[in-house]
Amino acid sequence: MLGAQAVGPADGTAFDQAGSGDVRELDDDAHDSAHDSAHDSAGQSPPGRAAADATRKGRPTMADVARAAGISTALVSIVIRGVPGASEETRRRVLRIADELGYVPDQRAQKLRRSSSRVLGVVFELQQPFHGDLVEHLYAAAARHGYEAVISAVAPSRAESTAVNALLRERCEAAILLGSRLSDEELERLVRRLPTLLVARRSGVPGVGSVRGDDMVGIRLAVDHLVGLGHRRIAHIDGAGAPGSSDRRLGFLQGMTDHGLADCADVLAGGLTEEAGAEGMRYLLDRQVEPPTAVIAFNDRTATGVLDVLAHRGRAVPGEISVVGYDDSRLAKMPHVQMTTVSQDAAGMADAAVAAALDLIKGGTPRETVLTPRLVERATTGPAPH
Amino acid sequence: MLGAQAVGPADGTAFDQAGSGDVRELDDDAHDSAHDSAHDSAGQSPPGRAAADATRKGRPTMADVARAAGISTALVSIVIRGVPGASEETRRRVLRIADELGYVPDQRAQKLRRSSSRVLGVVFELQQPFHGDLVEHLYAAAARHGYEAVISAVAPSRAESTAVNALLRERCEAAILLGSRLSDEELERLVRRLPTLLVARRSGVPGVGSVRGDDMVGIRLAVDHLVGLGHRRIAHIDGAGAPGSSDRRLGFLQGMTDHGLADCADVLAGGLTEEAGAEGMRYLLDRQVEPPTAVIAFNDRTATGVLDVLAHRGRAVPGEISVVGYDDSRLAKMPHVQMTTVSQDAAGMADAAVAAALDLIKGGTPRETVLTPRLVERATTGPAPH
DNA sequence: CTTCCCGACTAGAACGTACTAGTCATTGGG
DNA sequence: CCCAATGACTAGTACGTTCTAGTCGGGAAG
Repeated sequence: MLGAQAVGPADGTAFDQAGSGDVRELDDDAHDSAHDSAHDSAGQSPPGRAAADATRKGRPTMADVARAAGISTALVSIVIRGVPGASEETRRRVLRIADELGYVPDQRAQKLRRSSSRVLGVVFELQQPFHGDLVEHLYAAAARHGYEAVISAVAPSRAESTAVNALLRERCEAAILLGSRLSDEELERLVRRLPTLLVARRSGVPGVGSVRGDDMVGIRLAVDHLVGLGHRRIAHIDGAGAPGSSDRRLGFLQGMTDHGLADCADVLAGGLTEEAGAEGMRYLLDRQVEPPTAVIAFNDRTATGVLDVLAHRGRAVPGEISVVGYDDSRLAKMPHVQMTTVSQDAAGMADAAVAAALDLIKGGTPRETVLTPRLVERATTGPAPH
Repeated sequence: MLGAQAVGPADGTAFDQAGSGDVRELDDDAHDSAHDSAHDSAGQSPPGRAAADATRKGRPTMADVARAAGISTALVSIVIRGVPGASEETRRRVLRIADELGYVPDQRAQKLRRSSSRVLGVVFELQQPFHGDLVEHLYAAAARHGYEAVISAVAPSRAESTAVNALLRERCEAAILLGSRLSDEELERLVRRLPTLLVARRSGVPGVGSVRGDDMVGIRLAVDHLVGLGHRRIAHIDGAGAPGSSDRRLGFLQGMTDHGLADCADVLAGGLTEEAGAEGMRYLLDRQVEPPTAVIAFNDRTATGVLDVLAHRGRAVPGEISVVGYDDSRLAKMPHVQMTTVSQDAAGMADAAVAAALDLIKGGTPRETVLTPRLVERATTGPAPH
């Protein structure tokens, strides 16, 4: 499905000797064997020392390779990049020498020189499984377009603005923010410096693009599914102030209303964590005269908390209560969980995000791409009881 | 506990105008006030256009600032870096102009120029909560030493060698690998190019440092704890081939033997995922004549799978079965889980890792730092039944 | 024998910053 | 009244690449 990037022409375990890893595919065999023999013959110092030596004062540069090969740096550059302009013989020789010397192209200099850095910045949240899925696909999607993804994490002790600043200094060509919580003013400041793309969040700021699932539709899929199973009393544990939560809340209420179930709809303040879901579910079980027969959680993490509480209370899922998550992240797919959830299609979203970002870089007008989510029926939903 | 980096001298919401954010601390007040006023007065074009303009052909450079201020780039450099050598008046003026122009120092050029890039590379696994914890603390620890952490993720579709290559090209000064699965040969190749530090894994390769918890001791803490609570039949669901798993397996068996319970010890092949734990627990419940009264899982994720199965089967925890995890990651701390676990102290480990990496960079001899883990008693362990 | 082209190669100028070694006033001590 | 010291500033080089505009030889076409 994604191929092409992870296992390169080499054997997949070797580290780059030279080149960007995706350009050359010429002569890795000769190259590798040359390396091994060189390895033995070059060793006049024990491995411990060798390591220290290589690291001591700067790593070998193109000039070192050129000198060793008795040619110009320009020619070395040609060989390393794998572009035409060098004879087959020279090419082989340079590659061998580069390997012997342990030369690795300096990305800082490459990026500085190349007009475009070919780098996309990605800001994500460290502990959100769905973000993990997205990041993984973003790496692949970027690589497919010849771009590199550099990631910068947000965590309780690392503010989003800190993460963004790191990317800004990195001189990436665009920023892709996953589920960003930046204010409109902050986004305005940012987009003035860098093409900016929001993922899984609606953009209120002109100039800022957005790729997101249709949250209203997504929640309605869940509502329709549950109503179709005979459920009437359905609760929604929402995402508090998180991006997308108001859409989902609205979609839920509208969906219920359209089914004539406005009175049976219940919305609880939740959050993005397991604990928020657990708290919400506990409240529903303990404080309500008649608990709902189905719960739609803001996301899979929240739903996991809901499921935990139900399991501990001995409530059968889906026998007594059905549960629907959102995102179709790793959590929902786990074999012992099998959560019914609304899929945001991480791979498709990543593709769309990279495409949109590249369009922004090329000067395209910022657009809002809305993907249609899809319901994934698994084992946590079933017919309403009695 | 970590301070100093997340909430900087600025208001925490603004993006960097200039400076590396951690070197200067001289005149941030003047800087900021100048900044605000500049912000209002500079707007002669609408935000939409401004964005396009700023991005069109390269961002402003030091030379642009220098030209606008009628001074040399060298002086601008002095001001931006906050080093002595410019008058207070010039300093203020340059800072204001830099802000107006939206100047952000180019990290590529900075790193290229500075002999040391002041960057630590970190390779982590996207979907491991404990890695998430470590990364968060590594950011902070690196910042405390004036270093920047750049992270590169490993995922099912992104091999560890790919992640490492990305860092190699980034020219970081050292690589910190979390729970690496690289083979000894691969590590040997790597350490020849870059000081390398393993976290949460024993290093078998000379030249490669390591910071890890004492896994034998950690598991014995768990065993002692459970035996002290009267448990005799204890199972260990291990980490299959994961780093540390053989130590933990050994520690478990040795601990049980020392308590004269060698016959009651049971080791199951597990893994690092919830599913591995669930499968192991299901096996213990279904296939064994007398299931154990306590389970020690390889890590918190594995333990989570165990707990899920127990909850679904209606087995009381810790009433019937006690469960111990490992890592004290986010999963163990969740209020509705309250898992008893062996803490690896992510913060301490991150500190030690950064310190060790910096030592390696300075040419120190690679060492193995072993931290003593600590048992965190929470709600998933209790006295053995009857 | 020219002329032209083509492949293999090179010189040298960027890229944006940091930093060394200055210059040029001004001050202050002798 | 000169010399050294100080503060504010600048020229110019280096960092390791990429890339433009070549040079140089030699074979094919005229």
